[in-house]
Amino acid sequence: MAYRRTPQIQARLDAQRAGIVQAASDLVAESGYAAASVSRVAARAGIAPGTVYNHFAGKAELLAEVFRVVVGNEVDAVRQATQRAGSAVERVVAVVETFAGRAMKRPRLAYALLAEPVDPKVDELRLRFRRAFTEVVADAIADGVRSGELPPQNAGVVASALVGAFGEVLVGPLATGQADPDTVPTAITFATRGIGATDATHA
Amino acid sequence: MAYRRTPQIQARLDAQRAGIVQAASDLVAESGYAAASVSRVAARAGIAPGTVYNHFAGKAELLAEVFRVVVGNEVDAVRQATQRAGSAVERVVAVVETFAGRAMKRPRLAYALLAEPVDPKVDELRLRFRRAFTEVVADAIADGVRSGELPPQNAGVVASALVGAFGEVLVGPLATGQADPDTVPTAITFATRGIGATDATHA
DNA sequence: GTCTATAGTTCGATAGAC
DNA sequence: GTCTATCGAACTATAGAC
Repeated sequence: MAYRRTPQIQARLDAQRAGIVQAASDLVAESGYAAASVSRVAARAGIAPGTVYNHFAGKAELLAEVFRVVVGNEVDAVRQATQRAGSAVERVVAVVETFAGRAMKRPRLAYALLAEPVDPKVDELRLRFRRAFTEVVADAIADGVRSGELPPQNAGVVASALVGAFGEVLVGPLATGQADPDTVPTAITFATRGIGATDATHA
Repeated sequence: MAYRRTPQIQARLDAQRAGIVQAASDLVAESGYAAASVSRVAARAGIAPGTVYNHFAGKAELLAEVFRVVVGNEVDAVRQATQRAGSAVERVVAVVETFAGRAMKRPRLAYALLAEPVDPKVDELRLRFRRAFTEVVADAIADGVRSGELPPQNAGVVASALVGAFGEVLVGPLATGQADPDTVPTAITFATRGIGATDATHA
């Protein structure tokens, strides 16, 4: 063996891999999955196209990794937002505001992650991460029911309804880039009413 | 010209094409898109695999056509259900019950159409047909607001929220085949409350 | 990482329609 | 007699197993 993978080499490879994912994320954030060709990703990462395949079995694997990393951060952000909030209603509102607020800051990226037709592997991840979001919301609903703040209801079903609603509400504005200014307030009112909160008005 | 496409031939070709779509639909309804290989579709339609390519440019085109035909029927069914109903609330309830009821009768098919990871071309159609469902619901909401039955709200945004909610609520049960018996009632209560109907109780 | 199996697609030959 | 639709085996690529 003339070559051993020393810690230094390993660190460089890890950094290279992270650079590839970052370059691909940036391209997706700018122009969607369609713009994230292997050659463009490689060019932005400062490497040769073939080097991408040292880290990923193919383009689909790379895009799946981008999805995992970016959406994983979104799930964390939403989870943390619910932990800062108090009542169940506040927690659900925090989910919408956090989710929508972050999406609107990088609309092209959000559209790509939420809806852009890409690859069955990414579809698979969409399903999985939707379940992760749903669990966060379901916890809030279940707590609210336990405390008596919300009427009795099937927390899992209602949580999936809310997650589906939030996602679908954002797809339109994100696709066109034209966000009706009362999209988020409407979603909040809808969600608040839907879970049976006693006061559904918003100044 | 020694050969012209006569009406008889054309009719036979049309029937053959329809037979291919039907065979593919049946396979998807039984075991999902994964079971709809070109050779199996051809076998069920009683033709050779190559003949499929006289009608469709490729497998993706065939699956897209299956989606168009089947989901087109679903949109029609939901639209007709809303036309039979009276008030806005009844129309929204009719959407859930029709949509969910038909889905539960052919759960494997419904899952395939709603969520099964397949091909970007089908993803594209999912987005398009979701907009069609949303328009039906938005009409009901807008009418309800106009008549004073519902509080003022952005009908388009609320309709997309409802469509997203209904779809997401069904994905779980359809994927597992285990439908929690109060899934649909929960969805109805959620939807009724969400649109601000005054009476959200259900016996 | 290699190998095998399977699935999508192509294409020359054949049969049948005009 | 010419043209077209169909067949089905061969090719190619991809994916899963070891």
